[in-house]
Amino acid sequence: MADESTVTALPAKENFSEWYNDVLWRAEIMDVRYPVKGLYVWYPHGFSLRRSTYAILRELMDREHEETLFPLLIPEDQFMKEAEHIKGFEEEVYWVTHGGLTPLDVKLALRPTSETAIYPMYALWVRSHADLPLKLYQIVNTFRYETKHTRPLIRLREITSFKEAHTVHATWEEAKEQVETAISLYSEFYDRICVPIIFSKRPDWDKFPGADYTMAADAIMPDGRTLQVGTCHHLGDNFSKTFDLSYEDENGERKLAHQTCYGISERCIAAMISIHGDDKGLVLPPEVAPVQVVIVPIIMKKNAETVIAAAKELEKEIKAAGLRVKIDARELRPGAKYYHWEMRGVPLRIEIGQRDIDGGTVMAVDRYGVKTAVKRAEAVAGIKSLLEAFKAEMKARAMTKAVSQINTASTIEEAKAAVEKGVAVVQWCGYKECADAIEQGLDVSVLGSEVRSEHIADKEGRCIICGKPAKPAIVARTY
RNA sequence: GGGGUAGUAGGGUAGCCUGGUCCAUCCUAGAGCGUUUGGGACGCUUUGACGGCGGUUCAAAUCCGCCCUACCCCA
Repeated sequence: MADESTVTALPAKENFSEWYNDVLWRAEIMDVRYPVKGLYVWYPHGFSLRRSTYAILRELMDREHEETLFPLLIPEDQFMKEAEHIKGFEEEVYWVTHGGLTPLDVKLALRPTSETAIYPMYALWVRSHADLPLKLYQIVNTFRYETKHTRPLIRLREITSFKEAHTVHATWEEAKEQVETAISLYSEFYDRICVPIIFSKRPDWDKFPGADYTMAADAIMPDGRTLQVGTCHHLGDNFSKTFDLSYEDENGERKLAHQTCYGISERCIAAMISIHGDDKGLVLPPEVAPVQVVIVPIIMKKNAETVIAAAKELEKEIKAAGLRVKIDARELRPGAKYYHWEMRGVPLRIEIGQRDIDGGTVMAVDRYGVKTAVKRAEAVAGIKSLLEAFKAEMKARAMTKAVSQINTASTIEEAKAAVEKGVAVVQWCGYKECADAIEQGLDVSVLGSEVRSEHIADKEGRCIICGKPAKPAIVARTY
């Protein structure tokens, strides 16, 4: 389908941009050749990765949310109700203006996000305090007319995998608690896919249009730029005012509800691919890898049947244990198969040949190249524990890398050096003038304050610009 | 937002300046046959492309215009 050249290597990961583009099609994640800018095609292999990754998200959300599905089209009058919100999106909305040849009386927006689709319905659904809290989520596509460079999985005109949750609460405090819950759910999600993230509170001018405040998760990419991979918004009663979303409390009084919304898109997969991948291709956490174990039979002409039979028997056992396993019995040299599956990020390869059959073992090789001989009789248990260990190793490597990319800076010069590697931690007073001064000429953004990271100490100091009392903020070049 | 460069088989390229020798080069991939197989095998046979529309010309991959797309640089 997208058979990678068997001779040419991937561009080295140091050339991150080239590496990223190449690995996406060679590992059969996305095909970028669809003839509309900013829209890309998921290969089945990529889609399978998406599906297992989103299965984790669903599992986490399902603990206390219900899944739902709202329409893609939003009538113009409804979309235009919330002033702040419109201002934030007006430049990037796609409009449906015709039904066939007939102009529509009311234009229809392709959702850039679903607040204005969902909240009018919420207003109908919520009548009393007994209906609260309401916590729903959906996984949908959204559209934004991006004008800057589009990139597969990172900057899209059609986001194909937007998991958005929308909650309604009685009080502002309860909504705040929900934002904290969202943060912990997302932290758990990124921990499961071994991607270190940093949560911080976005500056006021960067919050979601219509929100009281926004907490966002950033991952650090290999080139040191950060990718925003999740957002949690406290909407206060801003939208409930607009959409008349109110409830009757215990005393029979009508009160405005308070809301939150939080989302994650396929950028989570971009981060996972980018942070773990290496010069040979993808490295995937076992839990989400489309193929978790590949069996490569070492076939000689004379013993082909014996070896294939042994491989099939092993496959049956591994499959029965609930793992995604595949035999590669193609007419290729074994080495070619190793490269093939390494490109696709298979965590564990099992080699089985005459030597193994005779010795009652199989050879297991993980994606980092670590070889372990496993007794054939204990193959399944051995494989499971190797996959566990592999996941732990992935997490450890990603964490070590992330820590090396986070550096504290007490002067602008130090900040300049720090953002070359990744995130600079600086003291910032919270005022826009000082943020502007930090950003000026550095091609960086002040991502946020109230930083949540075990690697960033929450100690007060003096603003790096004005010297007033300040707290740590994170600064980086961004995607 | 401004500027630049480029679009040739599935992927990567030569040819373009100086129109004809191009029913288009090479590598890779795909198909077929045979020999191979513990880290990217080899031989033979074979399939497959000038981004789109228009113009100039006896003749266009090549020159001109517009459109679409991609990449790079600057703000």
